[in-house]
Amino acid sequence: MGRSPCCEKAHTNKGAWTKEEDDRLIAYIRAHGEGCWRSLPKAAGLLRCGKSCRLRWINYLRPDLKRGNFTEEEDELIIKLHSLLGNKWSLIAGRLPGRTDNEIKNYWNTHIRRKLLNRGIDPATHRPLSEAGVHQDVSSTISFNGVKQENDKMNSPNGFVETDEKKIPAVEERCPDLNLDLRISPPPYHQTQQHADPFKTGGKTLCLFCSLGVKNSKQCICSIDTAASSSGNNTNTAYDFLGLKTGFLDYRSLEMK
DNA sequence: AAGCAAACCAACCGCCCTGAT
DNA sequence: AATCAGGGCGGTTGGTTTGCT
Repeated sequence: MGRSPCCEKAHTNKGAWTKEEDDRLIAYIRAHGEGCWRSLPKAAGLLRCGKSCRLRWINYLRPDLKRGNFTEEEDELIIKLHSLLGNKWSLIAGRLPGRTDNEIKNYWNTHIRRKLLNRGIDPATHRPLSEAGVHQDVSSTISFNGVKQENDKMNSPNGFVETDEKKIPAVEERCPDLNLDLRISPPPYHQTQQHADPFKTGGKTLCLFCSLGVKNSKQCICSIDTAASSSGNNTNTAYDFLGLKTGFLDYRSLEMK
């Protein structure tokens, strides 16, 4: 059972957009807003696939787009975010106002990859190239890929790595060569009270807001998380700490130092 | 000036996720 | 629970531009 095509390909234009097509698309979206991409081409009088319209708008025509060269600050931010998120271009783009995922992806592949290679850093792992061949294990970078999470959990069930001396965040351990200013640390009292599970206090799991000491936050989901924990579904990792597993935290709201 | 290669980037493709029914 | 439509995403392609010989 195949999926119906998103449009009638036989009657759609492909390739570069003309000025007239751009104008039609802009005018239609200004009048009717974004959304319903499938029906948009017909309504706007465009012989284009709906997906093509969406892409053109998002990547090129949107008025809030920032055109022009990336700044050095943006470069470094992209590198940091990529080290954390991997090829999650849309997530990275969410941290760079006016930039699109496609733009960042292209920029990464054409500029930053080479920049890192010139620095002797493997762009895939963010480790020195000399180490890249040696440490090709799956935990060398942070990923939200499910398989990798499972490996991560096996290596560090609570998002921490056990050493002879102390417990330290697994994130830091895996990227010793990175100064990840983006990293968010839970308040110290967790580590003193609950070494076994730094995201619980007194057997209760805390959400990000509570763990940051934000009392009575509207966004507090401790009760939800607690229920999940009690059902044997407690997998509090550093990834969960960021709120991405439960989805309660919009990572776009994370503040960079 | 011509030819070629590398770099760049807009656009496409196919898959996945989510919400509605 | 199954199916479908719509939207979103990452990977890839291919046309254009730039730089070098």
